[in-house]
Amino acid sequence: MEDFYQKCAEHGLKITPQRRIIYEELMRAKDHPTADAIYKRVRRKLPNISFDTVYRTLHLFSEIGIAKLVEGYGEDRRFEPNLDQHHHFRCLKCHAIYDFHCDSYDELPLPEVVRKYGLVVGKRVVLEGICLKCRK
Amino acid sequence: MEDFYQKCAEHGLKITPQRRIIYEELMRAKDHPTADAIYKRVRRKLPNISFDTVYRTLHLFSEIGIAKLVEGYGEDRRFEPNLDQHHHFRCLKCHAIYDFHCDSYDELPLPEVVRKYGLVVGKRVVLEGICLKCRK
DNA sequence: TACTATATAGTAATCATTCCTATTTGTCAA
DNA sequence: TTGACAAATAGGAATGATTACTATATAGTA
Repeated sequence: MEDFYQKCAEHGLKITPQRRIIYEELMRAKDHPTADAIYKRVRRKLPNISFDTVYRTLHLFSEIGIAKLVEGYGEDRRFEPNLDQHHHFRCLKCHAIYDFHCDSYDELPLPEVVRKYGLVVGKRVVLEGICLKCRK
Repeated sequence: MEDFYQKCAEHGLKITPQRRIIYEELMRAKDHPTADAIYKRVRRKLPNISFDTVYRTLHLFSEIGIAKLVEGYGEDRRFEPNLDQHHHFRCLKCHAIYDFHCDSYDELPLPEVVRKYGLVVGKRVVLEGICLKCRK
């Protein structure tokens, strides 16, 4: 919650109940939710909130660096609150995403060849497969 | 082109001019094109082709394994013809994607922890940053 | 407390994606 | 080679996520 107040101040953003509650709800989430999923959860506390506010606010959060947009294959956009360096296992069948940590992945050296493309600011290993539930 | 005929046969799919030309156009592409981009290129040869056919066909190709859907952040879906093991550098500004090869990335061992999530069938390192063009 | 720029609610517009149906075509067997 | 049929296509319509718009409300500040 400190991050939230600090980043908002940094970017000159007002603290509104909507933003506070959307932030809380995203932080609580463990399922890489879509804007619509967060909207449904937030409405329990703010029944009059509009979808547009939730949608804009999540994207705003990802712009100021208190949330992240998760890579996907063109399904609905998903967000995650986890800003730590971590990696993803994605189920090709049910589209579930599981976070995992792996020190050796974190420390991967950048190959020489990427220098000619640009400056790297982020790195993630994405493993794809079939999750245990879907294997049955 | 051999792959195309073989995979179609394997899956009981008919060879149509549309499919052949969409396949050729995708193979030629070096820019991870969207369905719409391929549609525009294919129309030069088949002016009456419908967008739906291009769209469906590209997804079909990715299902039978002669094309791949590229991971993204919710922009339009993009396809690539490159089936070799490779990795991506993505520009956060202009959304360009560059392929690169890296043996040490290819050989990354799977961490013990992913066993509890499922069976891994694919692996990719995604580097994000700002490409040279956008740095100016 | 009053002011002002910012944010929100509610709704409308946009655009990629998907679905539907009549027609056409590739494939295979006679 | 021809005929029959399942599969594929064109064209357009429906869907659904995303984005834009505007009048009203509110947070932050003097």
